[in-house]
Amino acid sequence: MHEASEDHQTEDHQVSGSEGGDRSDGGLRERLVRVGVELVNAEGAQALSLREIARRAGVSHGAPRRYFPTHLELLSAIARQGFTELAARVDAEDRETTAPRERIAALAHVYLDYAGTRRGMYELMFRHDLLESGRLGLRETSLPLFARLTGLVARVRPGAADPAVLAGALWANLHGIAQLWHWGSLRLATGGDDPAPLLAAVLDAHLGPAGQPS
Amino acid sequence: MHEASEDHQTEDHQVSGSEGGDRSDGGLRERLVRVGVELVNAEGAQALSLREIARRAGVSHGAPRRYFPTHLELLSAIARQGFTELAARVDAEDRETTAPRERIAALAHVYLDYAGTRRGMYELMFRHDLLESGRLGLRETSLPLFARLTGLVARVRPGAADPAVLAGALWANLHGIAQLWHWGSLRLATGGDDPAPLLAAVLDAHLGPAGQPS
DNA sequence: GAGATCGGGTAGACAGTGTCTACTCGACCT
DNA sequence: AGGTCGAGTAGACACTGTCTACCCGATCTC
Repeated sequence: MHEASEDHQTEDHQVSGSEGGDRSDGGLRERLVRVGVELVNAEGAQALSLREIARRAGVSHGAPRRYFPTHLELLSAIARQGFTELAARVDAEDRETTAPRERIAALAHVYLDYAGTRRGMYELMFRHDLLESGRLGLRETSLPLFARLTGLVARVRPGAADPAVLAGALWANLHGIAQLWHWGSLRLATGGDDPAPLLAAVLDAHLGPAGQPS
Repeated sequence: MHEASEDHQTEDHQVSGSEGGDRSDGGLRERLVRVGVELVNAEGAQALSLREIARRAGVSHGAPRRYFPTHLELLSAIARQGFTELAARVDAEDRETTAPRERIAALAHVYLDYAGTRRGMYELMFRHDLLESGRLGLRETSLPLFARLTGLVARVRPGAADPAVLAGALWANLHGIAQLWHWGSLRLATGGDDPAPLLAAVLDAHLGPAGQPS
């Protein structure tokens, strides 16, 4: 049984170096979240068991409880990283100089691209039991994104009574496409696995035909 | 409370009567599905553990395995009942005499109403791990519904290049609204919990403003 | 009619999970 | 030196899904 001699938590502990940088609370909390993000991206949302995360972080299964009193809170912290990354992708792609219609299209593309490339994370981010447990404040994380979308919609359709409703409808449509895509039901509509045709139809429907400014 | 004296599996076994009618496979299989449907409607999708279903059906936890080799297959059988009920509701509400636009609106209303009143079942029906395990053939269950929607869309927008894409976009939108509704994010868009305004906007967007035939 | 077969259900084991609790251990403070 | 306390360990508990051996009673066969 000497093969278990090196896989313990002996040597990856240079966090105690304290040589200037890490003024965080020691590191385990962030390490758990980081391991969780890697795990959900690599193996999917169902792989995010509390014990497995602890295992990969090199601590005992009871350790996470110090920082996350329940499994759901750890998952929420991981999902929050997902929202942060999505917001970063949107920020990186959104050019304020282009026309609102194009910005919405780009935003939608980023959104669907995120849902496609970060499948497990996307699934985790919108798990209703995470969003529902209100105190975790996960739902509010998507609020700035929604506000940006609402503003753009208001500029594209200035005569609309309630831009938030239109933006909500568009957002719901994006979600639905991602959903159909994820469970392979896109073939029913488009015959293929590419959400692009659906996305084009959706933008035309909600914002008017392409190339038409108002 | 002497009515609790009969909730065991002692006397409800007249299946052996064999007086003509029931040539089904004995009854436990259907009893499990029935108990599962009741359970998911009463307690939600997360309550559908294999052992709990067996417990409520009055059999040991190993019994379901005779009919459903895995938990997922039992869940699929339960979800199939959901699809059947949804199809029945649609059939009951869909009047072939009315205008296609109104039929689509009615269909969408039935759909969202189902998602609202049968929340747990709706969640179960579209669990991706159920739909993904292809051999169970659950995804195909929604195909006739989708075909009907496609036909109606083709009649409302006869000039469209691909009615299936439009129908897919509309279907995705319904899914998205149900999603937002379920996790309470409708307030972001409409300020309330009623999906009706979003639904109206969605129908206008995909089918053209109301009252406009084509 | 007696004996074998076998479908259908029981019961126990196993590994895995989330949560709770008692404990240990080392750093820090007085 | 002694006490405190944060941080992580380790074991228990009640669950879960799956697998396996068993058992019982009805049916079929000779």
